[in-house]
Amino acid sequence: MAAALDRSFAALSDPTRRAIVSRLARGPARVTDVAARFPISLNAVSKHLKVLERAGLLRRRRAGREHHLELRAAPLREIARWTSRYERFWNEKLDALGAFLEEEN
Amino acid sequence: MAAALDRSFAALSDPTRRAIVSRLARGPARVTDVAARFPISLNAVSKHLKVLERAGLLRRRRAGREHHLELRAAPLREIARWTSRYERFWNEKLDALGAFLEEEN
DNA sequence: GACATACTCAACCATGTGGTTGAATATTGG
DNA sequence: CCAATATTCAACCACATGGTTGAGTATGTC
Repeated sequence: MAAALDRSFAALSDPTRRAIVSRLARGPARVTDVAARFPISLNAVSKHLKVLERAGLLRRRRAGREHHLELRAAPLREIARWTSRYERFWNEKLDALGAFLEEEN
Repeated sequence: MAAALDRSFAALSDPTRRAIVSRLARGPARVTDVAARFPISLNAVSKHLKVLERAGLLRRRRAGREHHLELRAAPLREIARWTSRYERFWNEKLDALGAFLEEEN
């Protein structure tokens, strides 16, 4: 669905959120652990996490008062799939005939 | 530079802009040609084009009163490169394993 | 029970976004 | 020259975003 791509791309358009993804790739973490690396408030990080969660990029598992977060990379796969449709244009050789597979986004 | 990724991801977070990219993959077009496919005003399309241009996703070449637009896919390559860092997490079964392997900090 | 810890919710602010309409600027064609 | 065409610029609107501070809700610890 297109709206899912919308959310994924939007979630990753913020450097803090990409850094959070990078952090979670290293292993699960609590909200406070994630927040420790950034010079912004815990609340701001909490909001970023909500954006990532809504985009399906992380899963939250409550354990008592702690929230354990872990990376969910499936949306990244969808992004890679979308971008790969344009692989033939990556080497800027301007292949005007490379317009064969075109579907709706 | 991170700001370039910011702009690329943000540009692609809108379905109209992704559709414009899709259109330009078929070949160069003028602003009016692009706008013809969308139920929004020409002005709105013009703004979308500016966003894509600023993200480096299209190049504009003026020819008289017409602006010829062509796809510039290099930013897509950067996005693919960024997402590929998480390829190993794409298969959700490997999420836990990948996390375990990087449990170094 | 009392206090600290982990987190979210709510309100606010400044700025950005996606859309509109209306006007301005260039260029082309009769 | 004049009119149509191609496109941007400017102002506006509603809403989203990224940040803040302050309060609220659980949960753990003494």
